Amino acid sequence: MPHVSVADALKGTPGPDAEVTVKGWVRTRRDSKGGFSFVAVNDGSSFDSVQVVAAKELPNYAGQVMHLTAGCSVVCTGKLVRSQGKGQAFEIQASAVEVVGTVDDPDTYPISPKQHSFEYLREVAHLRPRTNTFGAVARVRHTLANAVHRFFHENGFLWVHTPIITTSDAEGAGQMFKVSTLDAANPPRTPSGTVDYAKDFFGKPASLTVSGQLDVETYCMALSKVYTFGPTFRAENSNTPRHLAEFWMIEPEVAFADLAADADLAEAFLKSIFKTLLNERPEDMKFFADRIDKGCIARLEAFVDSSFERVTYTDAIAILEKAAAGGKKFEFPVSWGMDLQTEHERYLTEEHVGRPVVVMNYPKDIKAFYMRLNDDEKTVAAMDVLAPGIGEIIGGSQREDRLDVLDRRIVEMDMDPAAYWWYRDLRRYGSVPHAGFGLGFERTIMYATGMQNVRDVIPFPRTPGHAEF
RNA sequence: UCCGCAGUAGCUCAAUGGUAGAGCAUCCGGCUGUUAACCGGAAUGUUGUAGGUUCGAGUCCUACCUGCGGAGCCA
Repeated sequence: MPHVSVADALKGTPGPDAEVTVKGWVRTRRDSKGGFSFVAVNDGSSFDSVQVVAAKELPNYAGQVMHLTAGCSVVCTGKLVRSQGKGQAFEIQASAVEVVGTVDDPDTYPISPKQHSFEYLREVAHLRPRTNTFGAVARVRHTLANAVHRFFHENGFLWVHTPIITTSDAEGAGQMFKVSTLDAANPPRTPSGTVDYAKDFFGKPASLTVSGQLDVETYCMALSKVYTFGPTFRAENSNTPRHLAEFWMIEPEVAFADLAADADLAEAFLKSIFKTLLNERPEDMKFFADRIDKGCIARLEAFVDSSFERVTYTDAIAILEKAAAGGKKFEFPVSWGMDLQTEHERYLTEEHVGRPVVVMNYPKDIKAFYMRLNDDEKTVAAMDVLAPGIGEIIGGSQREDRLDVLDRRIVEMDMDPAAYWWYRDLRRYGSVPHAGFGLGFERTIMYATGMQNVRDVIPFPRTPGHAEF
């Protein structure tokens, strides 16, 4: 019998009255003393489960089918027919229900068919993909990841696998996790008593990457349009619904591009992946709209349809100052030179513009060393994309391509030029203007689904004190 | 890391300082082409941990642990 996915069975793809086999896990069982049971079987291929009608004539009906509980794994074979009941177009009239795996102790099976709190489900993260919400999150996460690759592929970008382990100095992006094979209790020492990293695996201190940007710039300076999409690590003691110690980041980099082109790319990119999501996961998105965040579909549709406003940082400050003068209350006072707080970002995108806005040309003192210094010598060619409902969703910049200016900035920021010798080489050998941006993948999923906690949009969240599973 | 709130049955939650309960899940029975079905019954507890106050503590106090929210850091 051909094995079909639950998704295909529900759509009736194999055709009416086809003999099919579905394989999956029981969600619920409802009995009829008319002599049959309804078994909802889900295999993750779709949000909905398929209804398997199992009659008492089955040899294992009383012995096994009647004892099926949530979580049991089954292989069900039978005829795919139009359903007599409401709620599904097709169902399976079973000729055989093979119980592959039973549930050890149904009394304590952690995933009962009733609603659970997300906090509780994090404690059983190995079983939570069996719930409606986490199945939907997994499918949306996959679809968005796939849409990211498709967008870049179709636009001539190459996916570059930048290293996870790095010996580069931190570029100011945060605390790094150390990677070492030294005996922590008794490390080799130099004569002066410090740990002798020359004897470590890599011969020098190594860490997990906080960003692939510097590495991907090297490939950009040869292959023109490139991107990274992989895990990144921050050893910050952040305990918020928006931070993870291990998260996935998307970082494109384009040669012969300036800040305006970078903003255009960010706009086209976000619209593309959200459009793909709306097109390809309507059932899951309907679930999020029904149960998680009522406005999530309308928000994405508006996002896809609206053009992004562009405004300079200096103009943004003027707008905020005017708003404050007009009676708008901000917790943090507005002045040129400060970094925009969440409340400011939200005012700009939600109240002032009412759609996504790109803020460009920030003061150099609040941005990273590699961002291109503008002619005014006060600002750098940096941009943030702000979106209604979330604030900053993308941060990017045109990179400093002039060696002398880059060196000046490195020294200004009290960093060691020698440590960036290969990054500087890019400016010595055929340097070109180039630009890129970074996007936190989990935050993108949160924005799309309305899920409120970043720990619930990644399969196994890593946060301070937590690396279970 | 700082501030605040919370921790009671497998899950979600009740319980004036005075006998620890309900719904769901589970098990048994009934009923029905059922739809997170419905009806009846049963079983289910070191009230986060350790101290303290009290005749008596789930309830009040202290410390710790854990979770959540906010802030900072940021993606």
